[in-house]
Amino acid sequence: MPELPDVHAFKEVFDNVALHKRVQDLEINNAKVVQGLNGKKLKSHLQGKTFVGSERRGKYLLVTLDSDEVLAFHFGMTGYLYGRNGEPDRYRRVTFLLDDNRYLEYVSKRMLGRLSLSDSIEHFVEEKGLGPDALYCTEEQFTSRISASSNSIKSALMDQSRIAGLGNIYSDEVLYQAHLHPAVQADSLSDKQRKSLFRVMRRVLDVAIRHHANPTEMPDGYLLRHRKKGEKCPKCGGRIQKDTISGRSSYYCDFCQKKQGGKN
DNA sequence: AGAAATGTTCGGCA
DNA sequence: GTGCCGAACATTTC
Repeated sequence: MPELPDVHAFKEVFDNVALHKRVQDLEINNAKVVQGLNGKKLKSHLQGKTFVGSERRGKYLLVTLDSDEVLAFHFGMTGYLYGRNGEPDRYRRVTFLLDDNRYLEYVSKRMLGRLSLSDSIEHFVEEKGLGPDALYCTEEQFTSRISASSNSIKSALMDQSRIAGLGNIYSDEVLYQAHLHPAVQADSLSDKQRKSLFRVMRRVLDVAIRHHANPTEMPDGYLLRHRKKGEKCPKCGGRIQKDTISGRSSYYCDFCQKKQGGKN
């Protein structure tokens, strides 16, 4: 789940439940998700603090405290935020009790997500080596960073130090909508193709955000609704292929996504 | 039972 | 120094 559009949705949960609230108490349900310092220390840093701001950067949600420290949420492959409403989530790892007695749960099923503290957003971004956010970068930033990679376009799109926010699913989606084969070399794209890719990326992210990153609500012409080997391509009726490209499963349509001269 | 899964990090090797 | 690949991480789900 957690790529840029998912994290956008988690930010909305955070803003609704926790922004401008004070942390009354903190329950560490599994200290392994706390990075850099132990659970006790995180607790003492957060107790009594107020969440004064939140912003998304790539796949991270960065929350500013009234102490000016920044709490970074990262969601791994199976994480999300849950404004508790009834039963607690079975896989919650950190639970925030807010001053209005509501609970915000940080959930990470596979334990691959992490919470960490930094002294500023700038330091955090620098430490992680994050590139500009996929939604906020300019066309010039995008094209120059993408064309600087001799790797496949898919791995360039997934490289968080180039552009932050796309993961395996949305990079496949963007390439599908742009009619580009995931294995084409990033530095072999024409100027026209790069510009088109940039526009397609913004449109895909925008549509995903509008549908709360929920695949079942997205248009049928979206690959993520047909992300299965042998499934029918919604655009041409051909079969969806599955290949390993730069270490991850890539789904694409052999017919729509040509290695040479992508249409559009 | 075995494989695959939305992510990041790190060691090793060109 | 750079950049890429595979493995590791931990657990659930198909």
